Amino acid sequence: MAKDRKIDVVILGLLAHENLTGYDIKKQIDGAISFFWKGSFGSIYPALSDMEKQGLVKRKKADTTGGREKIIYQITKQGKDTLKAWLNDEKAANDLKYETLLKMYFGGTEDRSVTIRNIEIFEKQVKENLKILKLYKDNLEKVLNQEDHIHYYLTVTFGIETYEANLRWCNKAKKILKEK
Amino acid sequence: MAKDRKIDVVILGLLAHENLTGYDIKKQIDGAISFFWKGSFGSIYPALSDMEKQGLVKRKKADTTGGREKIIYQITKQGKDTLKAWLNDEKAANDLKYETLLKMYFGGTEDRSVTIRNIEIFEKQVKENLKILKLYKDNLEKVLNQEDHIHYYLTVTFGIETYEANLRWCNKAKKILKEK
DNA sequence: ATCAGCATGTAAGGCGTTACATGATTCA
DNA sequence: TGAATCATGTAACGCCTTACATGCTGAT
Repeated sequence: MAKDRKIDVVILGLLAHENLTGYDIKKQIDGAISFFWKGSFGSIYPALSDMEKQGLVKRKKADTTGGREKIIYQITKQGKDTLKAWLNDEKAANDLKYETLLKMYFGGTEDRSVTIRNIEIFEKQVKENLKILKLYKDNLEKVLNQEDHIHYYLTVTFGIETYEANLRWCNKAKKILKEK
Repeated sequence: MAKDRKIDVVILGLLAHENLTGYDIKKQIDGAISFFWKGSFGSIYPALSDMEKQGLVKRKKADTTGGREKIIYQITKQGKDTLKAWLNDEKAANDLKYETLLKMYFGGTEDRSVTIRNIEIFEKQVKENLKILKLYKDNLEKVLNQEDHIHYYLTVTFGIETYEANLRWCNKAKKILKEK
């Protein structure tokens, strides 16, 4: 696995659950995962190639019936070991990059209405995300009997609790800025 | 300003408050800002060079008294306009990249103790960050008379509320994983 | 004397995005 | 017929980090 390329473990994690094509992987990443990790075709396909060379994944079958090639990938024993090692590694980079907070921090040079407007834009984004996450949560609650689903559920509740805290902050911040 | 290089507005934002050297800028970024944005010397110095060519910042004085050169930068009128335009721009990329959540999501293949351990590692990180942010908060509360400080204060409270929500989630998640 | 901190900068290289190229299938 | 979706891949390019190079100052 490439030294710092985390897309590899995302792919491995997904393939540990089921066999997938590169296209499928992209769709999954664009689902619940997108709230805390992103990935584009331009990173997924090259990663799959590399990982195949390294023996972490293999082509299950090139399904060519009826047209465009379709490569279904499967995780190998070595791939499972790599995933296991990563899950057991204490290091975990948790990075927040919030341009809204940057605008908050540097907002003192502008009129307060500008900062309030930026909070409102953020609030709208958060509310939309929250709505989607709550749908995921509702669906997952029905299938908590599977071990995988409990883990998905916990991830989703993390997002919900965080976003709800963000909304509470939005209200407080707007109030402070409108006072005084 | 470079199309997608946000370090430029960070520098501009800091210089709008006071004149600084590249070294000072790095120190400031490593302070309260580091919770939601990062920056290294390898990005700061080249950015300062570019921005000087573009007329966004200028050298106030090359202070060479007593040894090593020391370049103090000052924001220009054009730099202030650029900062203003960015603050008034609706677009704001808010990205979360939490490896801990990735490990949570894909933890279903391992024993639950592994996931619990990962939550505990995360919890420790969050508690440390929270401690630092609370110190910032206490100091800022004494100087809320300045407009800039109100903005710093709001940024810091965002971090505190978010981290506190994270801690509550840690407890719930551990409980769920230890049950059943 | 030596080490930490101050101070600026470059070089190599990795990671990732966007845009492009290609083409089939399905549905309106 | 044309648009959307399925499906794989490459190319260009930008951003950023890490490591390195250099050298002064002040404290122990």
